[in-house]
Amino acid sequence: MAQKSSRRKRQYWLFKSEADCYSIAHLAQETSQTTFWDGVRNYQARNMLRDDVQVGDRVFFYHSNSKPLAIVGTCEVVKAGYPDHTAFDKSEKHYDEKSDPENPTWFMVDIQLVQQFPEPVTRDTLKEQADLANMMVLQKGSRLSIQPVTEQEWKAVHKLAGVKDPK
DNA sequence: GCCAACGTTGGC
DNA sequence: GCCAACGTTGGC
Repeated sequence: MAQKSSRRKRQYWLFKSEADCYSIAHLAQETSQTTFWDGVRNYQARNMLRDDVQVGDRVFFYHSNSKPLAIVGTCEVVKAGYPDHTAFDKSEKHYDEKSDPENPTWFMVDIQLVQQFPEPVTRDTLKEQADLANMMVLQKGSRLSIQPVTEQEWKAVHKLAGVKDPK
């Protein structure tokens, strides 16, 4: 029986972003190709950012509400949940007057670009895959901006993207 | 631009 | 604690 608690297995996520607002191209231009994922104002998503998303986890970057709807690449989580300071800044779009810096309501993580897919894996393509029928982002009315992804889904999407060895 | 789905708010 | 009204998300 191993004494040392085994390291938590890497988990997979999908983060949505409106491409007009912040696309993977924006991320690619950041210093160190790293950004903080701010502005999430939904409790379910907040809970995942605060409690579940860990350093080393992998993330699908999904473009929502823009064309083409697609998974456009992947990222690595480089900093786990910490308070989203934009909630305290009146000049910010996602300012929340009810959020208290002493007891923050909203959280964010930092992610770093791993790779942009050569071609986006479009929503239409995803929908054609029988083995992805249960993928959360494809469900009707799926509004969560932070979603868990299974390892099978992670691999299947890489295959569709023409990436042989997911990083 | 439309509208269904969903989360939040607030009156009771 | 219920639930109608409202605002937002996001695919189509």
